[in-house]
Amino acid sequence: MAQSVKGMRDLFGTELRWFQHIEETARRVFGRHGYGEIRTPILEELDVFKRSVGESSDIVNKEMYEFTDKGGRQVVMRPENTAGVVRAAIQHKLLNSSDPVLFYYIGQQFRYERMQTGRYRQFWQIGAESFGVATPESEAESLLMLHSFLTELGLKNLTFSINSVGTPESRPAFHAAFRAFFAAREAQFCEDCHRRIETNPLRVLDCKNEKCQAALEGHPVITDHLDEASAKHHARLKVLLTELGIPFEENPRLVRGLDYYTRTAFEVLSSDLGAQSALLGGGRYDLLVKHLGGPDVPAFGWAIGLDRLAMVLQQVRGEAPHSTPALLIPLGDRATLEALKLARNLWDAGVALQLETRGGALKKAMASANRLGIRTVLILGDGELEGGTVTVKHMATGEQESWPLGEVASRLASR
RNA sequence: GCGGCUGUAGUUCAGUUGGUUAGAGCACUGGAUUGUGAUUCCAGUUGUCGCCGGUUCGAGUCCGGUCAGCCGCCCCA
Repeated sequence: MAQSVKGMRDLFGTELRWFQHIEETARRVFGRHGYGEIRTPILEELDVFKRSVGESSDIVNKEMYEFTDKGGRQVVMRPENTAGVVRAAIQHKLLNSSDPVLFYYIGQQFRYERMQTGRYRQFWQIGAESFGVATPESEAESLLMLHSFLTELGLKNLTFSINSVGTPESRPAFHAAFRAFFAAREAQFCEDCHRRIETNPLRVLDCKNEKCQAALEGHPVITDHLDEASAKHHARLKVLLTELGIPFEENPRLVRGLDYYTRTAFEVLSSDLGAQSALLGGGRYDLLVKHLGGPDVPAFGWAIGLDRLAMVLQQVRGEAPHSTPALLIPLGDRATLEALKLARNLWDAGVALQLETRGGALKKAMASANRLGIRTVLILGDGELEGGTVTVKHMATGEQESWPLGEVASRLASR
C-alpha cells in the first residue's frame, strides 16, 4: 500500500477541525491588532537560513531538507518562517518607511528530525512579527495579542516566562563570567554541557539534566550583565506586564535556540501542559533584518507549533467546535426530484444541508445520519409533497414536527 | 545522529514452554409489519499475524534484516 513519506502527515476529520479553529481564531485576533497576513515560499535559498538561524545551529547543519534544483540552485524547504518573512520584507522594500510593519503567518515548515508524538518532519507554525519598533511597549502589544489568542482558544493559567539575552556588545561580559563559573565546577556538568560551553554557552542554562540544573545554583545572571539600555528596556517591560495584569515570571535560565535573538526572550507556559514544557517561544531580534541585507530595523516576534497546540486543545477540550449540516432524505421517485430542487433553494439561501442521494430505506438513512452526528433530519415523502411540508426530526430528542416548505430555510437558520 | 520498546481484522486487544481450520469486544453488513436512528434481540463478514529472509517436520510465537510507530537523548518550541 502506498504510504505517506515518513514524518509527513495528512490532516482531516476532527484533527483538521482543530487546525481550522485555531487558524480562524488567529486571523480574527491578529486582524484586530492590525497585523496582516504574509505568505512566503516553502523553498528558500540555503543562504537565507545560514545567515539567520545560524550556521552552527543543528537546524541548519543537520535538519534541513536541502537540495539542488534543476537550475543548479541550492535550495531548502524552510525549517522556520521568520527568516523568510524578513527576506520578503526586505526584497519588497516594505521596511523602508518609519511606519511599523506587522505580519502574521500560518504555514508548513520542514525539519528532518526524529519523530515523536506531536512532532513531525512537516509541521505547522503560526507566528507574528512586528518590524520597526524597538520599544518595550511594542513587545507588550504583541504579548497581549498572544494572550488573547491563547485565551480565546480556551487555554488557562497562562504564564509568560521572560528573560533578556542582551546584545552582542553586552554578551561577552556575561560569557566571561559564566565560563569562569562553569570552570570552577566543571566536573558537576554533563558531557553535553561541556560541549555547549564551547559552542553555545547560554544553552548550558536550559540543560534538562538535573545535576546540571543543581550545579547551576547561584550562576551569574544575564540580566546583571546587561548594558544600560537593555537593562532599562527589560525593567520597563516588566512594569508594563505588571500594569497589564499579564502573569509573568523572570527566568534567568531561559534562552533561545536561534542566533538572531537580542534582549527580550520569552516562552509561554500553561497549566494545561506538563509543568516544564513550553507551549511557544519568541523574542526580540533587532539585528536580523540588517544582517540579511535590509535596513537597520528592529523586530519582535514569536511562533507557535500548530500540531502540538491542536493536540493539547484536543486533550483539554475534546472535539473542536463545529456545526453539522442538516440532512434531507427523500422518499420515492417524485420526492427525490423535489428534494433536489428544495436542496438547491436551501443551498442558494446559504443553508448547510446534506442530501441523501443513495435512495435506500429510510431506516438506513437515519442510521447514517446518526453516525454522521447530524442533529436535524428533514424527511420529504409523498405525504409531505401533498401538504407542501417537510417532516423535521430532531435527532437528540427524537421529536418530530412539520414545517411548511417555504419556512424551511429560515427555520433551519434559526435552529 | 545515538540508545531502548512495539508491530495480530476498520479499531482496541487476546493468542499458553513453537503444534492442526488465528480469537474476543466495539465497529461494519443483513434481519426482527418495507416512513424513523442512537437502546434491545438474532444472524453474518472481516486478516498476506508490517514486509523479506533464516532456523525447524512445523513459525503469529525463535533469529537476522528492513519498514513503520512509540519512548528517552541530541535539537527545537
